[in-house]
Amino acid sequence: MPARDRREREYAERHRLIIATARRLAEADGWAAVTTRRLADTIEYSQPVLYSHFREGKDAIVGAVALQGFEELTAALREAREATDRPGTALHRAAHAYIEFAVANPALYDAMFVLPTTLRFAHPDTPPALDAAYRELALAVEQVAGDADAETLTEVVWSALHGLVGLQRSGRLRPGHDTARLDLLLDRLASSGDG
Amino acid sequence: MPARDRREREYAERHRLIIATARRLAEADGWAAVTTRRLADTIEYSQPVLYSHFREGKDAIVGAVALQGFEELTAALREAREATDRPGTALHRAAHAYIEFAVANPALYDAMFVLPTTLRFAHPDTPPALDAAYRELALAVEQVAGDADAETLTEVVWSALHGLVGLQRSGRLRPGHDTARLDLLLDRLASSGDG
DNA sequence: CGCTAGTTCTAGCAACGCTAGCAGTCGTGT
DNA sequence: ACACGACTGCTAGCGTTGCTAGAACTAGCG
Repeated sequence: MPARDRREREYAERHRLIIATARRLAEADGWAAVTTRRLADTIEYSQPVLYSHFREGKDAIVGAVALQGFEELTAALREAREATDRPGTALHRAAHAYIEFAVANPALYDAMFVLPTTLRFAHPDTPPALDAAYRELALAVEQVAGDADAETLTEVVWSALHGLVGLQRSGRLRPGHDTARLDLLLDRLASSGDG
Repeated sequence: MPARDRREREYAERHRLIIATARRLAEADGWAAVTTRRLADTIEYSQPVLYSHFREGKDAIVGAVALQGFEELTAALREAREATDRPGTALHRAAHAYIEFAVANPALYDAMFVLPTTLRFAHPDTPPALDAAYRELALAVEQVAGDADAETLTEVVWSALHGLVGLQRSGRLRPGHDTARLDLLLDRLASSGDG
């Protein structure tokens, strides 16, 4: 059935187009400017087409973009890990990679962590990409866990990085001190003694 | 002019009523359920009245609620500081007070840190309440700064707490480990050596 | 008592997410 | 080869959103 194959290809292609366009519009003008009408216009289809791809509506589109974000974040963290030469610098590299990712893709980061999406965490049908990024970070954290629980520390590190990104981006922290904050954070989080 | 005095009193009273009602509705059903129509209905006035009080519209109302939140957060942190008996526990108490405040007032916290408001940070007309909360936290952080820059460390602590709140509330962290995470965070942030 | 100034309401706009139902197209069975 | 049936994408419209213009009403003053 070559005809159906072609249609399926076209459908999949349009699916990617919707996600890519939503992301591009969001990155250009913010998520508030990504309306279903504008998105439909940009891909040169009518609004209802979006709902044939994403039955749950706009939130599902945001979720699809977020999923892409988790995959890219995972890749960025993995790259940072593989580029680690000296032992003990893994967390440092991972943390910088995380912050750089968030700064370079603000709308993508919003889709992943701020906006309401249909993505479910800690759920049977949780996409693996969501856990993958976490596990990459965990690999870097393990090296500095000491006698602390590695999983708890990973969550702490993740939270701290997430908080830095959030406050930094909303202008609630002094500009120009980004690396100073990150380095201080890492210095303290990597130390297991009380000295 | 007793008539004008009365009118001014009534205006101020209604101003407070709008803010209190917006906050109550948000805390009950979330900010998405706080529409200008519902808010106007609840205070038993028409929609345009809201705009005579908040010319900049709904975001300004959210901002007014957020301002109240900063005042209350400042009070909570001050209370925690004044209740500190043993030296060295100030940060611990402050951090717990911060988290408890965020958990107890989720909608208020959203108004302060998540939702778009008309509040300006690091601006000439920044309301003092925004800095006050920060300074209260700084007082607790100072004690554990060691040779690190106290201001940078305060921002780091604030970010970490904010990140914990954010990820925790969106269900991205394991439930039931809240205090374990906070204690581990504080343990590490309060240690200035590299042990 | 009538004028004026200020206040509040009714009514409506544009834009939002979303959907019902109609055309048009394409593949299939006879 | 042709008519049927399923499917795809569109037009049009619903209910709701934040916000506003202009009418209607109220209250104070001469």
